[in-house]
Amino acid sequence: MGTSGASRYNQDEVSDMPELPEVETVRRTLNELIVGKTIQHVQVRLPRIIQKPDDTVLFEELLAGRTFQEIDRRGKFLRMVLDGIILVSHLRMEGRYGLYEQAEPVEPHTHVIFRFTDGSELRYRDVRQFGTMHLFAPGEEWTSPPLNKLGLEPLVDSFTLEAFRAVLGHRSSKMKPLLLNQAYVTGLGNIYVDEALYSACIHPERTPDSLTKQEWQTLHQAVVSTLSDAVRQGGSSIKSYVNGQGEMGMFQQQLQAYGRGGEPCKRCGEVITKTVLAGRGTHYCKQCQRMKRARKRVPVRSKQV
DNA sequence: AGGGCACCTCGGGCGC
DNA sequence: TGCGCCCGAGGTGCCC
Repeated sequence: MGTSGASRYNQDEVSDMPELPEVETVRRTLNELIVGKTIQHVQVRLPRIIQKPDDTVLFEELLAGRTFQEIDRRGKFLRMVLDGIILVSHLRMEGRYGLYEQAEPVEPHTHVIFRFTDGSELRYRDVRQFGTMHLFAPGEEWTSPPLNKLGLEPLVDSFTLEAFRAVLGHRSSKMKPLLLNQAYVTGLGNIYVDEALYSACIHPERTPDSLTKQEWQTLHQAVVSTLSDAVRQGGSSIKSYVNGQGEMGMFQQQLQAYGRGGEPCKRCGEVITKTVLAGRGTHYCKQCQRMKRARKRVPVRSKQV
């Protein structure tokens, strides 16, 4: 990977493969870049990005004249607080924000432009067009989709081992799809689920009833430490992730499992397995992350491997 | 309930 | 060697 993949990027451009750490990095950057700026005019160039209100002209009108006060985050969603209105934004796969001068040429895949009264512009670009924006009256955002469906926020004090087990422990799915489900724990995506399971030495196809108390504790800690380490490093950079200061996210250099299929496990040297699980590329070490059946009672004969 | 697909585009890899 | 096609990448919503 290294620098070879980062073909071309704006110095003030934010995001790539956004999971919680990347969104958190974007949040911090936007807090520095746009808080205090007043919107003069909004231009929606791709209506499908705007999920609420239905009328994109109304979206533009509702934001004109407002000032960004604070950028917050819930899971992978940015919650942008303006005076009298809330903008909820999800970057999905490749959404990114960048601050530009009005005179700068509009780059391809620019779908929403927020022009400020000081002549600068916040531009939303999204090659895949998967990202979403919702507008809410203050307070309404918490009781409406998409924020009202989100589960535990993993990097806050209330994300305890007990809360983690309470929300997942009784379920029958495999651990990977459970951890990807934003209704239970929010913020983990494909990269950090693989990393957390690797860190905790838990096979992605294990089910909750097979985890020991010790494994729950290890996994809980792995989720927290994997995400917080990545936040500390400014997120991962699979392609060209750049934060507002123009620095590459550095966490990708620390990925132990994701994207390492066929390469040796850094713990034991076994070749990292790459499979598809729940429709997602899944990376694990079959030596460190053994499949175990549910704890019932182990038949005497099954000494097995 | 859980799996599979649609959404969307680009780039890489492979075949001719 | 070059061009063109196909598929994989993944967060989420929806359908079966």
